[in-house]
Amino acid sequence: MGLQPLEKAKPKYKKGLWSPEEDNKLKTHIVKHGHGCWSSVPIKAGLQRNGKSCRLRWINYLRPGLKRGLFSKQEEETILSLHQMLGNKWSQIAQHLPGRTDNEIKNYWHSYLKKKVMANTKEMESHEQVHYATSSSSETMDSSSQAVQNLATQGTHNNYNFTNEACQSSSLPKLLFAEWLTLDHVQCGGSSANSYDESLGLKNGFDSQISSFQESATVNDTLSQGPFGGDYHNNSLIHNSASEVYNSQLKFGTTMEESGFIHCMPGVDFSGNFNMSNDTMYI
DNA sequence: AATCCGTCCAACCGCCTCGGC
DNA sequence: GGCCGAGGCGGTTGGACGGAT
Repeated sequence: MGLQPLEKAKPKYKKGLWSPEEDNKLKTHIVKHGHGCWSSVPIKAGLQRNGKSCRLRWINYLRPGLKRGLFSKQEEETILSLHQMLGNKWSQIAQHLPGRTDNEIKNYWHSYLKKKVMANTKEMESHEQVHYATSSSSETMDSSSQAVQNLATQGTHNNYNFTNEACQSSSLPKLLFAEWLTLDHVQCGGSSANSYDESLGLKNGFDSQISSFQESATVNDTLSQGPFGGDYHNNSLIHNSASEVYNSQLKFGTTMEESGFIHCMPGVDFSGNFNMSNDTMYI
């Protein structure tokens, strides 16, 4: 009975919802040191959680640049179209929706879009039955094909060429700063950035830090004049081709560099670490 | 006012892949 | 080549919440 001598003592991890204190600890730790090895994060941050839990919490909730709140019509259509192409590859779909997490998209699909698609399919089926009853034609496509075609048509209306550019963009390098600074955080003095927080009565520290970050003149100038100042506000991933967005991101990086913004923290790895202090975000 | 029920979403779980040893 | 740990992903669960009865 009891523990075998060689048996590893499994640490008792806390489960369930995260408290604001835990969020703060995790946030502070990652902001200061980056996440590095996730399994060591809870130890260093003084949390009773496992690394996976920390990672998930960061990715799905604490990470800067997350766009919260309702999905736009365009985002919805993007998900529908990509789901037709990729299936339940939520992480890949999420790559095409800046500021959205795979978990969020998955939840949205299961709670709303799936039903919508099924309803559409049923409607198609009933139409089809009527069609069969009134026509002897055997050229009617099956309902699922019809649904696919419908969605494809919707996709075309979005001027989004999924068959080429979306696929190509899946091989794009990971989003850099743009991944953090999605339109909500880029908008200058816009109300949408805080609408979610306000509507939910939330105002977590990080977002307020981000808000302060937005208010930084240098950044504001950079962002409002940069490639994200215009179309990106309206989800340029949909309006523009993926390659354009990719170029925008590169241009954005250049602009940031030109403005001296990046030079705030020379030598810091742009892809992984960042630091925030005194209401200013350094990369 | 109470409780029932459906929905939403944060978080967990298990599996897979990859890299280091 | 096998083992192990870490990271990533998709499926699922459970609790909070709001509307209906």
